[in-house]
Amino acid sequence: MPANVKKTNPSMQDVARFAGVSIATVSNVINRPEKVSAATTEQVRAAIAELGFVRNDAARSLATGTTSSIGMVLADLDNSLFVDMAHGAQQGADAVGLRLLIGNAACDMTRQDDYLRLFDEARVGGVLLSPMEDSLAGIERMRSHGRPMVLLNFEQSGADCCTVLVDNEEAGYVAARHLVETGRTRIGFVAGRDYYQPVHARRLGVQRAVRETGGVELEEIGTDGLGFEDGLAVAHDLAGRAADRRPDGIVAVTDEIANGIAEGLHATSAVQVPGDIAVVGCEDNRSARSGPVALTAVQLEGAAMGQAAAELLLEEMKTPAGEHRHRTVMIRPGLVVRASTAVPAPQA
Amino acid sequence: MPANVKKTNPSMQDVARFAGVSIATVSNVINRPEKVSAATTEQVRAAIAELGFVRNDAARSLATGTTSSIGMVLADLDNSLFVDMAHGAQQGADAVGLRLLIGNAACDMTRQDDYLRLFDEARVGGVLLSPMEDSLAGIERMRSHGRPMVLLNFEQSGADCCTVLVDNEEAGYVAARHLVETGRTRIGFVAGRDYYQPVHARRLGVQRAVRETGGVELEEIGTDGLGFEDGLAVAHDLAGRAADRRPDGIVAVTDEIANGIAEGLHATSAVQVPGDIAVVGCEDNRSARSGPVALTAVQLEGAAMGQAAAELLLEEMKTPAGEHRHRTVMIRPGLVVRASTAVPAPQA
DNA sequence: GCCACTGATTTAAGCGCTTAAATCCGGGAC
DNA sequence: GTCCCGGATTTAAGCGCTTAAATCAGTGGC
Repeated sequence: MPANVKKTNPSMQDVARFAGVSIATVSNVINRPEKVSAATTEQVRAAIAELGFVRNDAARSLATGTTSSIGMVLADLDNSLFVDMAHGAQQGADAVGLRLLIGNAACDMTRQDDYLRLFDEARVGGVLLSPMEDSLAGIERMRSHGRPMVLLNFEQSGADCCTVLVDNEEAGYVAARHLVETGRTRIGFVAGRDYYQPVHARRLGVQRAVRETGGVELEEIGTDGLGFEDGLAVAHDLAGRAADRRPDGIVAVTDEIANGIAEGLHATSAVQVPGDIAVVGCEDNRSARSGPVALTAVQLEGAAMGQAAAELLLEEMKTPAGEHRHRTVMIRPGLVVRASTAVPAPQA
Repeated sequence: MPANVKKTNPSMQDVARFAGVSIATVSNVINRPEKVSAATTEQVRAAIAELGFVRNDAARSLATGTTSSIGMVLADLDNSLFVDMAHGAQQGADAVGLRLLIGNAACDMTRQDDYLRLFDEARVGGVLLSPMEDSLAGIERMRSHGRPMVLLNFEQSGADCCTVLVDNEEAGYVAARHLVETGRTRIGFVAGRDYYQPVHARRLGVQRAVRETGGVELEEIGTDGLGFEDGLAVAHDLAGRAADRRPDGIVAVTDEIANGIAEGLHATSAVQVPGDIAVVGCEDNRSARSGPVALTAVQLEGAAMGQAAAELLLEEMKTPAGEHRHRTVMIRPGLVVRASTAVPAPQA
């Protein structure tokens, strides 16, 4: 219908005029229909449809001082963990009729900051942030403006916010425990440097699992980084050892490392996964490079984190300022068992 | 500094009072600093910092009738193609200083509609939409409100919008061509039903490639659906045939099917991939189930699509209403060669 | 000393919506 | 016939910002 295209966005005023009522009545039809007689409602509805009226949200939120949306700034949408968080948050928001707006920082600190500022200026009801390293400045800015905010997956020291974390100590524990329970007795923990927070926690968890169990040894195998290449290097080392001098089960601190190890061992074909060595990863990241063997991994439960975060945020949003007590929620990781830790078949 | 938390969001009025100037001067300091003397600017800046003032975007956009953001509604963030599109769009938006807000429909039509409505009410500058089947109603609503909009990856018949599509005919052609060039002579095209738009186009492309080449046969192998299971079924069929009665190269219309075929053949181990049969997928979807062999696949170039879409949108946004001519941009797919189409080694 | 002129600042009129308070109007109740 | 009442509708006062137009100094020219 290109013939009767509306030139300009009609306002409530236009609708009111068209329907022969006052602007307040139009507003009432939209917001409190029970206050308006049936006949009038009908007329106004017709006018709205006829004119193609769309309520101007800027004016609305200016007048009411509220918004119906919350913002979420994600560190990296390429990483499926964050996509899962978005899902969870969306679910949480949906439940109370809030709309979730997503900004993807794409690992760019400037962009993270831009989005925070945008949401701040847009006066969203609150913000969910999966911060990148050292986001304190941006966080404090939001806080000082009194905007509710929840941090996801990162413990920003000094930040005065509710936080949702995955229990990384538990993640390490679960991974190691799984190996022990499937009969492995020489556990290897492959870990990058400790100064990346979660690595440290996972190490602790693995140690605890080993300590709790009799007759199991633990070897810690260091790497330079946390990537696929580092896993390959470890595989190379392992393949060169005598059979009785290498672990029979490995907890890799990331999926990338785990895949690197599996790939490296697969290539030499001297050592079988899971026959000779079982491998567990620690992130269950869909986007992790897919290896030659389906990887058993600890699930970081992104959706659960997102949902918990949304709930914390809503809680803070509806608590009168000043009365809110920040909380930290720990999400317990799960375990997804796949081929890389299958119990060796008898005849193998 | 919990001691001097600001109770309420300070307004420009507050800043003006604090700095001892008029509200217009504050506005000028923010928007046209060149109009204000250095000394005044300094005072106002100080007041802004001291009070923690944040410009209220609702008021601003109400007063100016403009926004600095565009919206993007994605069918499914779990699918990496859409994530790529988001990246591309973001890049396009960044280039002109617009902010990109993302809504994830998560395959839910209602949610897609909610987001469209939200963006409409928020008066965003324009909307990018990767529509789900039959989104005509929502699209028309936006269009009739005069909101610029670009469709991605789906040709909605009857929609009066710019559109960015991947050239699916070309995708089929590229895939088949690759097989032929690596020496395969009996091509199989594994395809679900034709009524899913891209399937049809890809079929045409494969046919063209075969037609263009002498000495190559084409066999079309139908499936019920487009998933992993369907691929498994095809593998089963193939494995049961005599060696000279089966294709030596397969174009699967989706990655899922391709992975199913590879997995199924791998399991029987009677037929080798790529030794006996090379397999090409058609989406290069990172989230596709990872198979036993790294899959050669046609790249749908999500990022390029996103960027092209953003550019079309910006073009429409700055063209005076009525003068805009809609365009459709076809993105040419690329090819990512991996193990599943490696040329058989001589000794194998 | 008066004036036109320039640059800095202020005034004031909205932008489109919400909402408390005021107004209207048609029935009973008396 | 007069009052009062309650539901329906309208009036009017903002919400916080932008911006064109008006005001207000100083300056230098004469």
